[in-house]
Amino acid sequence: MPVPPKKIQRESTPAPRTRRKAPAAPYHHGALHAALLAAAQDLLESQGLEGLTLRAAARAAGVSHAAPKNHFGDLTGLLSELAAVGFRQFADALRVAAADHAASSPARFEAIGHAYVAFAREHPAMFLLMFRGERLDMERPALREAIELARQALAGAAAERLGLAQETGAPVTPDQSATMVAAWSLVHGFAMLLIDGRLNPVLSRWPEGTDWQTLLAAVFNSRRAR
Amino acid sequence: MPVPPKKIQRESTPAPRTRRKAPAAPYHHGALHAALLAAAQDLLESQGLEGLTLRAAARAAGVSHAAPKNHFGDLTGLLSELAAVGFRQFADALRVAAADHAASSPARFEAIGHAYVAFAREHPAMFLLMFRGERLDMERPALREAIELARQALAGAAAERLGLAQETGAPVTPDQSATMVAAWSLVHGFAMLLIDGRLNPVLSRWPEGTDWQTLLAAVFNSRRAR
DNA sequence: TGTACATCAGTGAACGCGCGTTCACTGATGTAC
DNA sequence: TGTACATCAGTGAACGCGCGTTCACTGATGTAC
Repeated sequence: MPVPPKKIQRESTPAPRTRRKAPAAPYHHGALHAALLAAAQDLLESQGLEGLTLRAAARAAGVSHAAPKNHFGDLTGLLSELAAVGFRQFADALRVAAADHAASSPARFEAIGHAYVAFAREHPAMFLLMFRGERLDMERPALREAIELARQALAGAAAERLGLAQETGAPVTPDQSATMVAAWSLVHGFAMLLIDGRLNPVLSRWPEGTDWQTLLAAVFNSRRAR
Repeated sequence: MPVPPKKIQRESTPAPRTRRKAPAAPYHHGALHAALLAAAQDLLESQGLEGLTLRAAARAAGVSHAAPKNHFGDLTGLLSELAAVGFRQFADALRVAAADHAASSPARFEAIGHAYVAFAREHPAMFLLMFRGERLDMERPALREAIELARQALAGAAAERLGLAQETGAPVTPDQSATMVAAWSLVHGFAMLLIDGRLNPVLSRWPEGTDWQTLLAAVFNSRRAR
C-alpha cells in the first residue's frame, strides 16, 4: 500500500506547525489558496489596504513571494477573491440577523440594518474594499456569485417587508424598487459615515455614552415617524 | 531704477507660457502652492488616488520633485489641502443649489440632496478622498475649516427644514439630530452606491433611459410617502 | 503491481520601476540700516 | 538712495525601499500504461 503512506505524510506534516512556520515545511503547501486568503484578510484588517501586497501575503503565509502568482495571477485577482470572501461573510451575517426574528416583522427588517452596519464597523477595511469597485475585477465568477448572495440576503428582506414573495427577488414596480434603494442608501450611508468617524460629533452631543446602535435605532424611528 | 526691471521680469516671464511649460521658467514659480493643488486635482480626477504622488504633482506643475516639500511637507499634507479644496467646492455647490429655491420649501431641501449626489457623481475621486479619512490629517486647520463650511451648508438646510433657526447650527433634541443623520445617511449612501456602480442593476430595470436624478427623486418620494 | 512521464505548485535570484526623503547648492526676495 | 544680509523657494543628484514580474529551476502529485 504505497498510497496511504503518501497521504499520511501529506496530512501529518502540516500538523506540528505552531503558528504558520513549519519546522520542516513540505515543498507543497497543500492549502495555499485558502492560507493566502486568510493571510490577506489579516493584513487587510491590521495594516489596511495599503499594506496588502502580493509579497506581504506570501510572507505572512510563509511561502516565497512568487508563489501567489500561481493562485491569483495578480494583486487584483487576490483582492477580488478576498472581497468575495467578505461578501460571503457579509451575506451570512445578514442571514443570521434575519433568522433571529419572525418573518415580515418590522424588527427583522431593522435587525438586518443593524447587522449591515455592525459588519462595516467590525471589518471596516474589508467593507471598504468590497464597495471600492476600482480595485476589483467584477468579471471574477467567485466575486459575482458572492455579491449575488449578499444582494439576495438584502433584497429578500426588503421584498418581504414590501409584501412580495421572497422568491421573486427583483422588485416589480419602480416605486417598490425606489423604496428598497432608499432603505439600502440609508443603511449604507450610515455605515460609511460611521466608519469614517463622521458621526462622532453627533454622538458626542447625545446623552453620555450613546453608541451607534442607539443612534441607528433613533434614525429608524425618525424615519418611520415622518 | 533697478527695482522695476526685476518686477517686470517677474510679472512678464510667466505670461508667454502656453500651458504649463515656460520656455524660460523663472527660478521662483510665484504661485506654486496653488499650481500644485490644481495639478493634484487634475491627477486625482484623471488617474485616481493611486496616481497622485508628490513627484507626479511636481511633474505636472513643471517643477523639480523636491519642490512640493516646501509647501506641503509630505503626501498627507498635499492630500489634506486638496481635500480642503474639495470641501470648499462642495460647500459652494450645496449653497448654490439652496439659493435656487425659496427658504424652507421642500424643493430646496431636495435640491440640496441632488447637489450632494451631483458633486459625488462629477468628482468621484475627490468625493472619495474627502470621505476617506485615513489618508487625511484632520488636524490641518484648512481642512477643518473647509469641513466646517460644508457641515454648515448641510446642517443649515436641515435645521431650517426642521423649523430651527439657521444660526443655531447644532440641533437641539436627540430626535432632531437623528432626523438629520437619517437625511445625511440617505443622500450619502445613495451617492456612494451610485459612484461605485452599485445602482446600475436597479437603473437598468427601470423604464428605458432612467437616470440617477429620476431614481433619487423617486427615493425622496418613497421616503415621504412612508 | 510497478514504472515513466506530464503537470503543476513552489523556489530563489534577478530585473527595472517609481516612490519619498535627504542634502548641499543656488537664485531671488525683502528687510535692516 | 544704496548696500549687506537673512530668508526661503526651488534644484538636481543620490539614497534606500518595497513593489510586481520574469525566469530557469526543483520537488511532489497523479495518471497512463
